[in-house]
Amino acid sequence: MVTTNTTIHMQMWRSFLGAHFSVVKYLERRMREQHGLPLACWDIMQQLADGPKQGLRMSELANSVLLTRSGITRLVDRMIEAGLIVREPCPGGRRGYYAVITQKGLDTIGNVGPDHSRDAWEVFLGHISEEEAVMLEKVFSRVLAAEK
Amino acid sequence: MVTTNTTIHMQMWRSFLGAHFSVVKYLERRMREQHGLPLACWDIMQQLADGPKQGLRMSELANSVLLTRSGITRLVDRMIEAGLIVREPCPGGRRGYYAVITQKGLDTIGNVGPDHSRDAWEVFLGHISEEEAVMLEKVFSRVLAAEK
DNA sequence: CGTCAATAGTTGATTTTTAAAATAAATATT
DNA sequence: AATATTTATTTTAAAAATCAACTATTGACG
Repeated sequence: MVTTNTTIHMQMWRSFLGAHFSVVKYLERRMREQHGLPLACWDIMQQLADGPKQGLRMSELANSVLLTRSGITRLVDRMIEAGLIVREPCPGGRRGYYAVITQKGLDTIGNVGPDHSRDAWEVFLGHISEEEAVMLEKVFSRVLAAEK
Repeated sequence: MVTTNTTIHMQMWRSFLGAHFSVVKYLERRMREQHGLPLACWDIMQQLADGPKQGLRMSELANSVLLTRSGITRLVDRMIEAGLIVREPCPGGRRGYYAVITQKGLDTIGNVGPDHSRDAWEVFLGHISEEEAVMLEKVFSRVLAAEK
């Protein structure tokens, strides 16, 4: 690990936080306006829909949404109430549950997805060139791989 | 705005969100463990200490912390209760207030700062080269400049 | 001036999140 | 097999955040 405390790094750190902040704030607002949905629901549904498995554990969800385990329990409760997902017992073991997306959830993704990705493009992705994207991807993956 | 929906961009988007998520989660946890302080307080105090003015408006704070106006009011209340800042009427106009950092707030920054920046370095900055940092800074500034 | 709208911030009621304790099943230990 | 440990999740009680309504100051325009 390099330890020279450069100004460039500090500037970058600030703009990184700032950019993430403003992008997420915008996307959150847009999704709420357009579909009355918090961004966290979108994250969860997208993972459920895209993932290889048909469902995800509560604990797996907690690792990808900025919520505690109990926060996830409640968010999932609300999403179930809204009919977007269901809770299913894990096959092969009575411990733990899968959150599984419903048809209504899939439909919602279909509705929300295009708007959301247009917004993300407009406010973030569209300002980044292909070469830059390649480099950013490399950097962020490296950070993720080193996770604490 | 470019509109070619490349896979690279989508991958980068995911790793960007993932990296930010895991870094912030880590830093939040560390700051709470080490100093019993939420990250938002740190953000606010740092801005107050670094900024050119001696204080910042409530509304200015709301723009830099992911909270609503009333959320800021309450966070500021708590920080005042903790003796980290004070509320002062804006000079030249009875409308609006400045949040101003106290000596105790400055001391707290002095204590928290080194730990926090070591952590940030360990989990994020240390994994990024000087050249990469330059490029990231450029990209994020561009995104910020185009803010909606 | 007097009214109407805009701006700055707070408050009350409700929702969401959290931390910590409780439950409950799988695993290890004796 | 009985007991303790770890793992996965939920529940309860308390803290924090939100929305909508409100107070108060400022500005604009007739």
